[in-house]
Amino acid sequence: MISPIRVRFAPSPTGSLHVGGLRTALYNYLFAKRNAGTFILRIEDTDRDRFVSGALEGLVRSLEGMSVVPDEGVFLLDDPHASAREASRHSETYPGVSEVGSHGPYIQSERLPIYAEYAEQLVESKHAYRCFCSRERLDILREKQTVDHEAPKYDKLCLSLSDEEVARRMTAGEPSVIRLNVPEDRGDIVFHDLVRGDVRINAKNVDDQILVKTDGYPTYHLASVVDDRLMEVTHVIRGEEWLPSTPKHVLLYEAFGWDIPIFAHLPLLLNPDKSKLSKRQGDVAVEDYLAKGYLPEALINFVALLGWNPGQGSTKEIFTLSELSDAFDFSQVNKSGAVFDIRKLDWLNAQYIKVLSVDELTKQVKPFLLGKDFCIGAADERKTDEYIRRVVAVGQERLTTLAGIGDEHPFLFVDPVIDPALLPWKGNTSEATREVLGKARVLLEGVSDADWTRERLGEILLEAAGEKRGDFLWPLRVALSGAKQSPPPQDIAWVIGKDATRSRIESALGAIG
RNA sequence: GGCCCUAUCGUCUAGCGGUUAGGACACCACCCUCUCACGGUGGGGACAGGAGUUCGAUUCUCCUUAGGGUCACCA
Repeated sequence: MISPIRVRFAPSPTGSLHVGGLRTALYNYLFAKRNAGTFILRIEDTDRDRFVSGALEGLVRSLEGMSVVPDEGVFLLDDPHASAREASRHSETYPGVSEVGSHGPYIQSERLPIYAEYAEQLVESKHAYRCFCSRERLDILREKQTVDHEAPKYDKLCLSLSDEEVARRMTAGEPSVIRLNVPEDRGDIVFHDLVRGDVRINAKNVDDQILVKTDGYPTYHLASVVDDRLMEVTHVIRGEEWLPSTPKHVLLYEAFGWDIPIFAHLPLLLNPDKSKLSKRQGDVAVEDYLAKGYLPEALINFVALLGWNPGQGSTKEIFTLSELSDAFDFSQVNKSGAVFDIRKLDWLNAQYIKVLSVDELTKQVKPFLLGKDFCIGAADERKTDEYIRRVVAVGQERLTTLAGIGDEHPFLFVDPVIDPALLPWKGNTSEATREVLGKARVLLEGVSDADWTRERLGEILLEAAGEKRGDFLWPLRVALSGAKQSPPPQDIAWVIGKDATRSRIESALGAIG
């Protein structure tokens, strides 16, 4: 009987959710779903110096917004998913969150006594030891090792301290840390990785990692190993940057006499220059992409494909979350890093926007419009929705992001400035242009309210244009949009209405002079 | 620098000894068309290099090279 699969995403609340973090969370989630396992959200806040107020709540909210919802662990207090699972405990230090599950607390700063107990156990069994070395000595040591082209690591000086000496200095109040005692004759440490196969590192290259800091807080290494054990985590799925410290974790499991979980180190997400994805060139926070008008579904889809593919010769590119969890498998996870190419995200986002209903897109796009200077917010709600609905109907197929609806079609909201030089079609004279616009003005003036629909306006204008469509449609389109590129004139006229259409044509006529 | 990981079109990737090396994004051309976008059709574009193993290597092994990660009382 194989024990049920349990995985966790364990972010540090030091900022907003990074797209790399999103991908790690997603793969954990997908793996859990695929295998009827449990996805845990744990918070690793053992560094008091890096605490950022509100970051934890933001992190959890971002995950929620992406529909990557945990089965167990930390939830937002107002999250319906949590109440559905009967949230049991409120955090004292984080008033905005609660917890679900029987393996808590799920916030490491609330588990301090647990780590202290296990650290002490390690010291007693000689797998760890007290170290009183000052940072100055450590710096000097490291500097010398660097100059000598040696691997920078602790020289085990304090390992030789007698128990009495340690006790004396402890009671004297001297600050100390607890270090892992890496056995020098241990030889190769080998562990299996679902993505990379067997990974082998010699113990002599492993440093005596600090397990407990001067302030009594555990470091990541101790805390995550203890928690993964206590929370019965079966698979540790995390970023490749953790690969070099995995031997330390293996040593810890061995020291405690615990079974070692299965590891899966995910390939890194990269900048265009192939370095680890970072803020500098482009956005890295999930909320930044949301703010720009990328849909959560598109972002999930995109990020899932960075390092994983459906295999079996499949050419499928568009995946819903549940399709992903049906198809996900580590045998199709890549080993090499993947460049985050925003252009493919753009394409995916456009695909998702294209299949949205007009009603749904209207709803989604509204917040992006209301943030603009456009004059649409003041009108009464029903009328505004109706207007946006028309804008959306016309703009949907050429949209890349939700924010683009306003940015790329300002003329659907405000009167454009007309450049008279743009008005004539292919070398036509101003006279001819004036004549065409005059004709259009009369024609449109005669269109009844009942006929002022997208379809009818199209029919009417096309009929009026006759054979030489460009002669007629181009000047009219420019008069209505002020732009070289825009939706067809009948669409713009339909959106802005008869009055605005009339006044824009008159402005254009005036601009010709 | 030590250690570790990685290596197929510009990018994401399929491939799991024998393929005209496939798809997607991007790019280019043409079609559609008043413009742009959408859509359609077509095109250019890759196995880093060198040794092996093998009848046969993109695929297996080793070396080189290149890129990346990591060496904190951060995670």
